[in-house]
Amino acid sequence: MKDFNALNHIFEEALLKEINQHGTEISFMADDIITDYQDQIKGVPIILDGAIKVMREDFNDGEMIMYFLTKYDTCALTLQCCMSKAKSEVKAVAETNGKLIMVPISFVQEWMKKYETWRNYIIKNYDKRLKEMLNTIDSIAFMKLDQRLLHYLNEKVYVNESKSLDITHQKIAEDLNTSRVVISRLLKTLENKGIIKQERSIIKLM
DNA sequence: ACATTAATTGTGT
DNA sequence: ACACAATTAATGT
Repeated sequence: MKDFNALNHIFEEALLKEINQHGTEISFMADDIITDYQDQIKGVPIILDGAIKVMREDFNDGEMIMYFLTKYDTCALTLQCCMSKAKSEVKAVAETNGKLIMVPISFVQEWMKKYETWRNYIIKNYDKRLKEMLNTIDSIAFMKLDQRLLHYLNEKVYVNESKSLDITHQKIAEDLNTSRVVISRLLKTLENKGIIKQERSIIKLM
């Protein structure tokens, strides 16, 4: 059997066996597009390693980050799409290199009936995603951009497991759907406050 | 090693 | 938001 170590604690034997049998292990590299808008959903991913950024596209041209998926997460929206056989409403881009298991839709539904641990896993993930969404909504609706930026940076530190972020002001602006100049200015003030340090294409959280 | 270009960041209006 | 200056990295000769 493959190395699903940590999954052993979550799922029972029989289910692990089925995952092993029917799931496809897929490796991805940073910046790979995992799922694009309008893509037909083929299965539900379980992240084994690395992180994935889930984005939402706006009516005109803006894109914005919704949340990150990390180890042992699955994507609630994908589930939702599966059930209704809909096309993807979001774009998923690899944040880091990593691995995931893709489980075909048919099994996802079957396992809901067969395995208690699977149901729990799915429900817990729904819960987690919803909470993150609320956070994100709060940060858009109520927080000033500087707080939102900090929130973003902290999330990024968490999913990359590094205090040193390799990213340009432009990329950040795209993720937050704002302009580069604004980000540059905010980062400058954060730097002056000693919250971060900057080098070219690098931001270090203190 | 040097010049040229492109990419990234800083600042003023 | 826009324009431009300043700085740094990448590439070719």
